[in-house]
Amino acid sequence: MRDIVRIGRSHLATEGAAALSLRAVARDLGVVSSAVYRYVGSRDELLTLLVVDGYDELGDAVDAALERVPRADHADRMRAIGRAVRAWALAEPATYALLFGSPVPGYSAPAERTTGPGTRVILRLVEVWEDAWAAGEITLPDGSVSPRRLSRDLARIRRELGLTAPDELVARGMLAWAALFGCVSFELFGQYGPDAFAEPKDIFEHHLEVLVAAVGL
Amino acid sequence: MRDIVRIGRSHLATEGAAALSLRAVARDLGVVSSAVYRYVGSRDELLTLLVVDGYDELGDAVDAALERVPRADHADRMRAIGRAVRAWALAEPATYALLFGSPVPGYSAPAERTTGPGTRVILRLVEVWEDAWAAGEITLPDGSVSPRRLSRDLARIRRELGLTAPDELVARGMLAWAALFGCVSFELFGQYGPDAFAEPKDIFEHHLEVLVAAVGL
DNA sequence: GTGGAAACGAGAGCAGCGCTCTCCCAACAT
DNA sequence: ATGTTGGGAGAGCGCTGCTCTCGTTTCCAC
Repeated sequence: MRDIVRIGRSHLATEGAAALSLRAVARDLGVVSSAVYRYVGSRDELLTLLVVDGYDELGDAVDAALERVPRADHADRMRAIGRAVRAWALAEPATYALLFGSPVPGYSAPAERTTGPGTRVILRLVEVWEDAWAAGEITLPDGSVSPRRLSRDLARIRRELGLTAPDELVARGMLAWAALFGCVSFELFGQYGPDAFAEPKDIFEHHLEVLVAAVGL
Repeated sequence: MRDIVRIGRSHLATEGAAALSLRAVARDLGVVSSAVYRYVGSRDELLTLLVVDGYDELGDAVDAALERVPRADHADRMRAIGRAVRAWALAEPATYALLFGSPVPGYSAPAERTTGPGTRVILRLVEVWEDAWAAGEITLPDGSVSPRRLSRDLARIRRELGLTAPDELVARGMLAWAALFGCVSFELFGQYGPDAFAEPKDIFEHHLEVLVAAVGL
């Protein structure tokens, strides 16, 4: 069982998500394909296991990075999260693609099993921003966001997460979040063009600074 | 031949990229599978055709949107591009996923056939920013970007595209570009969480404004 | 100890897939 | 009339996900 996930991960890393074959996993396990079905039920369920596994590993990577940054240095904490996401994505491109790339056709991860581990990164980010806001270190134009419909949605999100940060920060946080993953995806999937940057880390660091500033830090 | 691409597109829309089957296309075409191989050579080649097709359609959508905005209104031109990308992505989610999602395993689009149409959107964006810069409507902190290594890369990009805009604008433009697609991908692939927003267009508009400001417009 | 239940792997099999090969046939050129 | 070419048909190979049956092993209650 553990072995199935382990071998599945190695296949994911070497072959990619859609090429992940239950039969091949069984072969590597030295067992016939039907035996694997005792444990996983279907290829989609194996994918779900790998998705949860991936989210957890990414969450662990982010947590580990945060432990090395003083709690009061909010900007650096945000940078650490960004760098951890990028580093993990570069280390596990296939798993990253499974989590944040286009969904595998015909497969949609069951929300009840993936939303928990899947929200660890954004929750950490929200935590950083909320801390910074409480410490008075965020400078943003005040005034409520428009339209009111959006303001209502943001208020609900604030309430669900127990935040005191204002609408504008929540909204900009979501942008920073999406932008962060956009940058990582562009770099990883080669959208910048081949060899656009000798050292992609440089442009990422630049982008990270702009995003830190965009949330008022 | 044309029919193959047409049916391929409809399968892409209904079944998704990895479920795209040459045999199924042949069936819909009322022909045996081997007959299709006279025209496309392989499934990957069909994917390439669809990729080029998709880039072209997205490029057309962006161009059409730009035609309705006065050339001098640079901020609105940037907004129009963003909205056109989002609208097209929502209209053609499967094709968008094929172009900007995780790569289909074992398949990588041949650069020589996709880089041309694949760069239409970013070229349009660059055009807008360059125009705005030339018109003196961009306000950015001056000073060169660091490290020098990044500055060199950006200088090369500026030269290749014949730009007069400074490093900082080029770098921020790339961020805005990646962020735009990050936002669209997050919305399309449901990363925001289910039903986070009653009207996703609202948050997108907010993000778009932040990005317009981020490039100094 | 023994009998039954549960767990587990093997193997065959079905339908679908990408892709290749051979064959056949019609249209066209010489 | 003959040869060349283009294009579809069909069989076939090995792969896939998945299901079914069957035999074996293990373990637990009595």
